[in-house]
Formats: sequence, structure tokens, C-alpha cells
Amino acid sequence: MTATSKDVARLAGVSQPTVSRALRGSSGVSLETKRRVEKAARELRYVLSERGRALSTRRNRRVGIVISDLTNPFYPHLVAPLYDLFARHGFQAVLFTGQDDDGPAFEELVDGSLDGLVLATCQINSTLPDCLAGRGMPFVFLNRETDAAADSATVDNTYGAELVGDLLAELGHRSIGAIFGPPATSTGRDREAGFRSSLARCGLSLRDDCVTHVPYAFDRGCVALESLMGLSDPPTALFCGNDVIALGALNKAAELGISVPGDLTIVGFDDITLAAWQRIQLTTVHCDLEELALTAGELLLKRIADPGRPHVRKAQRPRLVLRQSHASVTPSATV
Amino acid sequence: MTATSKDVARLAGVSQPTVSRALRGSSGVSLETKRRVEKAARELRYVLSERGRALSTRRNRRVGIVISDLTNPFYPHLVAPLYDLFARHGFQAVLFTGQDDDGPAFEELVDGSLDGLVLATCQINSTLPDCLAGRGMPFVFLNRETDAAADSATVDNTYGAELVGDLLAELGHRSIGAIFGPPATSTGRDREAGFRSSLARCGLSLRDDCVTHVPYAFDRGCVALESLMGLSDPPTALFCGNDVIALGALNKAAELGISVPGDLTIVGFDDITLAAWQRIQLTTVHCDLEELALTAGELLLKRIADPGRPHVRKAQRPRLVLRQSHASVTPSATV
DNA sequence: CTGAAAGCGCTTACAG
DNA sequence: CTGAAAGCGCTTACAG
Repeated sequence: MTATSKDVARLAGVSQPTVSRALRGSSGVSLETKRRVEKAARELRYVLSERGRALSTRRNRRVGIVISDLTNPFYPHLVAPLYDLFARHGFQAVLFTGQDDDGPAFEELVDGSLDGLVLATCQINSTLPDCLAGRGMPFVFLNRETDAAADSATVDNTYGAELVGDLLAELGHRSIGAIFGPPATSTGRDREAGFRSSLARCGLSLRDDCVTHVPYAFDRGCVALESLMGLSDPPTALFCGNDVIALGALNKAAELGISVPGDLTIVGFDDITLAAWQRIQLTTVHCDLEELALTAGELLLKRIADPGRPHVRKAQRPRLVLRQSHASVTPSATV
Repeated sequence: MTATSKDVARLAGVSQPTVSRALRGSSGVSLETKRRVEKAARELRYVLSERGRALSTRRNRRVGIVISDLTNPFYPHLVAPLYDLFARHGFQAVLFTGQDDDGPAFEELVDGSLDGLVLATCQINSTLPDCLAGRGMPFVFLNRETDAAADSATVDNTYGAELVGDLLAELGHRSIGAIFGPPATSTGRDREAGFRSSLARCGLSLRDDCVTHVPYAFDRGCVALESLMGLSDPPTALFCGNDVIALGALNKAAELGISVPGDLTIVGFDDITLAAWQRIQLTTVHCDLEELALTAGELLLKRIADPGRPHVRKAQRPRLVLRQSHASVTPSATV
């Protein structure tokens, strides 16, 4: 149905390897042969078979991006710049998703069709990184990481969460809760640690009855907020493990008639574009997601080019962005 | 570095083709050989090379999904169910994005590494469908379509937009504008036609000075709303080409202090999950995006299995969902 | 400058 | 039941 280099060779009256050389513009092909081959290729609407090329060269020009949940509005911010970056470097990016956080079947990641991998949703205890390392498969951590020795591009989550703790203290809150992310993720773990240590430093503490851990999902933010605010003595401020959770909390609060920030301060983490919308105006910790993604992508490209180079871990310093979801504790609420 | 079937064969003491047969569980392999091969494979942590398999069988078990813009919150709703569906049928889904609406380079879609294609962001005048057809490449239109003969899964956009026109008429609006989507898309074209014909039937007309066309993007909705509402005599109701545009309009209205629906009715189209958020509550036309995606996916799978079958075009009937962004025209606004 | 040969890692008739 | 051979569509030494 579709023409191969052999067909082109026949039409151009040359051998198949010559077609290969001519079309790739490799030196040592006479101009006239090159022209003839190109003409024949055009006529047959020849397109190089990527699978043939990949098998022969053992390079795929293709990298995978592993992500647990596509509908999570956090990931597009990471994925889009990665696609562009890889495309600019002649690599095709392929998205892998799966049910659990470890994502797709291990097999399809190491079946020889990928030159490298970006791991964006690894759980701390995942065995994937070690398996990949054991097979000599280049990979890089993006946003989340594990203890495995590897390149990584992350945010200084501890620091970012400390900023939030400091803010809540400054605002005079003393009844503070949190909807943390999963402790099994580096982001969840570090943000919780940073938040707690900041409060402690300020002489405050988290109310044990106002702390919960949920997956990074809108719905879970909704549910968590409802149960925390159903307490007889609800908190006046809530730190959320990320913006997606915070968005769920924010919307559920609106549904329950809880005024934000009047009755309740809510602070997120990540600063996805939604957070800045006028109808949202979420106070949060700003991360430069594009820079994060590009850093990861570049680390992976370097690793693919030079598998032996030493690992590098890069952490971006986030900053607080103050919008409309935080306020000083009100007298009524402190009573 | 990584073991091939030849390595497994050597270790198991059989020929390479026997390894292939044993591991695929094809009949006619003695149980004892099978066991021996499986053991050797396990020991070597052998994983089948997808590129070798694909080259040999000429089937890739892989389909592409072509989408113009990943960060558009509309697409995840389509992409996620597609990934799942294809995975269940043993196909790997691969996302393709590009700058323009025609997306990625034609070459990578027909380089022989894909069994089929889902086209989700085709422009009406795109030559891609014909090129694909000319190469015998199976594909299906999802959401948007062109005149090209092909399978397609769409929504009845004309009908959906008529519902909106009817609603605005019923609410008593007489000063009506629209931020339509691109006329070069079937959705843009049909929604505009449906909206206009409904208004005409109700004896109303669109105000020419209050009509604009923009790409399906949040930012463009913002800008469009600002200019329309900057008119000396702004409209009291606005139909937006889709929810993403409507969301932009909604947020810009909030920024400008324009009350929705007090001063302005805004209606979208698609009903993406964001539209239902408490902080948004957008009145819109509901489409079952998951059903839409699954329909497209199934059509593609059938086409791959039987390239000769007649084309089928399926259109889903949408319905209005009334939330908080519409209201009867107020006396003050009609003056 | 160009062709013949070998090989990338598989599968699939074809023999036996 | 199993092996030897051929082939999928390329690229890359190797000759000439």
C-alpha cells in the first residue's frame, strides 16, 4: 500500500542503500543521484518508516512521559512544554498513563521503543526507578522524586510550605488545619514537613483533628473540606497539598456557604493557571511549571546523550503569591 | 544491555523462533519447552521488543490521537477515556500535538508506526483527511469533522446551539451577542448556524456589532468580552462558542465588575467539568464527552479491523443544562 | 560515488 | 513439536 525505500530504489534505478543515503543527505552521493532519488520519493509519496529506522539504528528518537492522571489540570502545564522541547530536539514525546500512580505496565516502558523516560508521578516506594536503572534505561524525575539515584527537577517543597506556615502565623491564625497530599509522594511528604516545621517555629501547631491526607484530586478536596468544616469547632485556615485539592475545597466551601476568606483561609500549592482566574483568586505557592518541565527535559536529553554523566538534582525555589483566599483571622472566628 | 529473544534461546537451549512461539503461548509448543523458555526469559528479564514485533507483523498496536492544544481543558475529557478504551483493546494510544490546528508534521502520522488515527481538532479545509485516505490510513473524526468521507463521532452542534437561542429568546433578551468559535471548524460553523437560525425563528436577530469569532481559548474569551462590553450599548446576553471561551468571558466579566447573570447572561457549550464548579456554575449545552470519545474510539477499532466497511457518522444529541449564568433580562438593562 | 552483504529483533510459512 | 530460512524496512561497515 505505502511505498518503501525499495520501491523508490526501483523507480530511481539505484540500490536501496543509496536511497537511504540520498534521502538522509549523507555526504558521498552524487548530486544527480540525489535529485533522481528525491524525485522518485516524491512521486511515490515515500515516507521513511520509523520502525525500520529505529530497529536498525537502535535509537528511537522517542521518549515517554509517565503521568498517572491526564484529567488532573496540573499535568498539562508540564506536558505541553515537554512536548515542544523534545520536538525541537528531534524527539517524539509519548504520554503514558495508567490506573495507579506507578502508571502503565512496566513492559511498555522498556520494550525497546523508548530512548528515555520522564517520571512525573512516582510514588516514594515505587520500584520502577530501580528497575529502569537496572536495565540502563535513561530517566529523570519531574516534580516528584524518590531516593533512587537519578536526575531530577523538582520544587523546594519544604521551603514553599514554610512560606505558607509563616503566612498563616502572620495572619494570626491559631486554629489551623491541613488537607495534605499523599504521604507516599515526595511532594506530599515534604510539603507536610515544611508546613509543620514552620508552624512549630512560630509557636503554633496543627490541630490533629483538622489534618487529613488525600490524593491530589478535586473531588477529594471537596470531601475533605466538608468533613473538616463539619467539626463543631472548625479551623480558620487550611493549607492544601496542592491547587487541585485547594480548588475542590474552595468550591465546596462556596457550596456550603462558607465565606473564603471571611470565614476560612485556604492556601494551595503550585499556582496552576486556574488559580489566577478572577472567579478563583487562590492564594498559593507559585512554581514555574514550565521551567520545571524544561529542566527535566534537558536533563533527560543530556542523560540520553551521555549515560555515564553524574546525576544532578535541581530544585526550584518557589514563592508565595497572595490573592483573595487568605485573610487575617476575624474576631468572631477566634472566639 | 537488554536481552533479546536470541539470548533467551541460547539460555534455554532452543532456537529463537521457538522462544517466540513459547512466549506468545502459540499452540504446538511442548509444555516442557514452554516452561524452560519462560524460566530463561524470567532470568534474563526479557521483554519483547515492540519495534521488532511491529516490523515483522506490520501491525503496531498503536493509534495516534491528534490534538492541537494540550492545555485546553476540553481535551483531557476526550483523551482519558480514549487511552483506556484503546488499552483495553491492546492498543497503545499516542498523543500528537502541534502548533497549528492541523497539528504535527504529516510525516510522523504516516511513518508506519501507527495503525490508526483519531482526529480531534481538524479544520474544515484541512488536507490531512484526504492525504490519510490516499494512503489507506484508518482514521476517525472526533468532535470536529470535515466533508471528507470518513467515520465520525460528533455532537449535533446545530441542535445544541438552537437550544441556546431558544433559551435566550424565552428569557426575553433582545440585545444579543456572540463570541463564536472559529468558522473554519465544524463546531464553530454549526453552532453559529444553529444559534442564528433559532434566533431568526424567534423573530430575533444577532446584533452585528456584538458578534465576534475567536479561537477556542480562555484568553480569547477574556479579550472578546472586554471589547463587546466596552460598547456604549452592550448586549444583555452572550452565546459563547464553547465553555473555554465562556470561562474566559465569565472571568473577565468578574474582573470588570459586570454581574453575571445580573447584567449579562453567558451561555457556553460542551459542559466540561469546570463548568459545574460552584465558583463557576456556567449555563451550557451538555455533551457526553466520554461517550463521544468512546464512540470515536470504537469506530476506529472497527475500521482498523475492517478497512473496507462503510463509513458511519454518529452525532450525539446534546441538552441544555441550566445553572447560574443566565437570567431573564432585567428592566434596567432593556432600557 | 555506489552496490552487495549483514544485521537490528521479531514472526511466519515451510520442512521434517 | 521444533528448526532453518526468509522477510519486515531500514542503516552501516565493507568493497570496489
